[in-house]
Amino acid sequence: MTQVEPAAAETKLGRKRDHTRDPEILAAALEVLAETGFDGMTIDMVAARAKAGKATLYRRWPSKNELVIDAVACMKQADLDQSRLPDTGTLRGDLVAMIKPRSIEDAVKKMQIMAGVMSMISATPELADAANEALIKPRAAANRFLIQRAIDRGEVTPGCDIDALCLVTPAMATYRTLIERKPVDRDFLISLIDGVLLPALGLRAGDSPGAR
Amino acid sequence: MTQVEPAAAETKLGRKRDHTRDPEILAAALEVLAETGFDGMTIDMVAARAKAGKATLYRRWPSKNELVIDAVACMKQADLDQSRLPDTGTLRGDLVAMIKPRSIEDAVKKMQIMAGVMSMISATPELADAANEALIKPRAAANRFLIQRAIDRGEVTPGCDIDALCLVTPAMATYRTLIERKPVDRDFLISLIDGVLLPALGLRAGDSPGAR
DNA sequence: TCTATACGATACTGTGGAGTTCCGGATCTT
DNA sequence: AAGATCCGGAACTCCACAGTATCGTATAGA
Repeated sequence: MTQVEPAAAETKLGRKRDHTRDPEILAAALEVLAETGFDGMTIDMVAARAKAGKATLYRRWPSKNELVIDAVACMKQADLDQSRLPDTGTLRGDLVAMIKPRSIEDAVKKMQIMAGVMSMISATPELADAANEALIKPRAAANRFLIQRAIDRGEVTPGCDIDALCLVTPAMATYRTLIERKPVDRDFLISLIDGVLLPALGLRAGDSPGAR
Repeated sequence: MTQVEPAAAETKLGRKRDHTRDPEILAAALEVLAETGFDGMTIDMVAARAKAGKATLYRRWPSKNELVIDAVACMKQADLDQSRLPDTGTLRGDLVAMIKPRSIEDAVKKMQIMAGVMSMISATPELADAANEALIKPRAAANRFLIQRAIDRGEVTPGCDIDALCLVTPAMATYRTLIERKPVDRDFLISLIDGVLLPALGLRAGDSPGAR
């Protein structure tokens, strides 16, 4: 259970013992998933990508479905740690500070995975939950935290619908990627912040100017 | 082109001539699509549902993909006619008036189809466009129209980000259906209107009270 | 060095479904 | 009435892929 224990050392050829190859296999599965989608993905692809034998996959997971569910669930990781969120003093500053190239890249890959997994989602509630937990909720939780802090410091008046508002960004980004097939870039995110989120919270984009 | 012209009369057994059976087949395809998704859907299912022969489908569409694209595209219909939108005098009144059981039902089916089509969407841009045009844009256009009218009548200050705001409802509803798997019911829509849309436009839910 | 174990590679099987072909019957045309 | 046309039904082919079984090899332990 503890990840520290060196249960299996690497060997000359890079192979490992026990089920230590699981991470590589799951990572390979996620890559293939993002590239080809669930239906286009074959077990052989995953095995080849992970430089593993197909039999090895079936020794560990009973079916393709289980493998995919596991792979998606394992994305949750230490994703967005609240203690590591920006703290600029203003809500807009915090929200904008969260837009980093690295963050956008991650989000794009997440959305590709979400797209690839969509077909299966309608028939597999477990997967829907796994995807939601791993791909969307972390970001929503971060938004919730930032908004709540803005309320606590008096920047935003309480009583707003946090539950709905913290989902605006993830939901709109999902829609933009999956259906509109447009990039979720910095400009788009800024326009969401300034055009939807902040106005809904009674704030304006510019700090002082009531311009326009 | 004109739908009035009785290009082919019904015969004893309910069969028709030419390609007049297309509508039934497309409708059957949409049903199966909503129920089983693109991957679960087989041509035989569609043929059986439409009481048609599989060969008949292939006489008309070269492949399963083309059939699905066509079916989705044909949903656009006279969906939300601007001249038939509610006009209650207030934006909130209009938005709430658009929530009708019939409308929700439609939206649910649309979302099921969207879910069923998702897997294919990532690999087929044409289908993404068709789905967007038929399932999302009509609603966004209605929202845009209502908001613009509110601006014109002075209820809402111009300069708001209409493009983003009119997509909030469809995007959030899509997310809620596809990933959260929760129902898009009246309460949810109202909370979106009062918790996101109207606040973002500088309006409050209550008509007069500046409470809180 | 010898044995046991886990793995990678590969060949194999089984099956579901896309797409094709054929036929018999019903309708329309003249 | 007799061809011509279209359709529904069903049988068929073909293939991709899930899942299995086998074998050679490399590692770990003794």
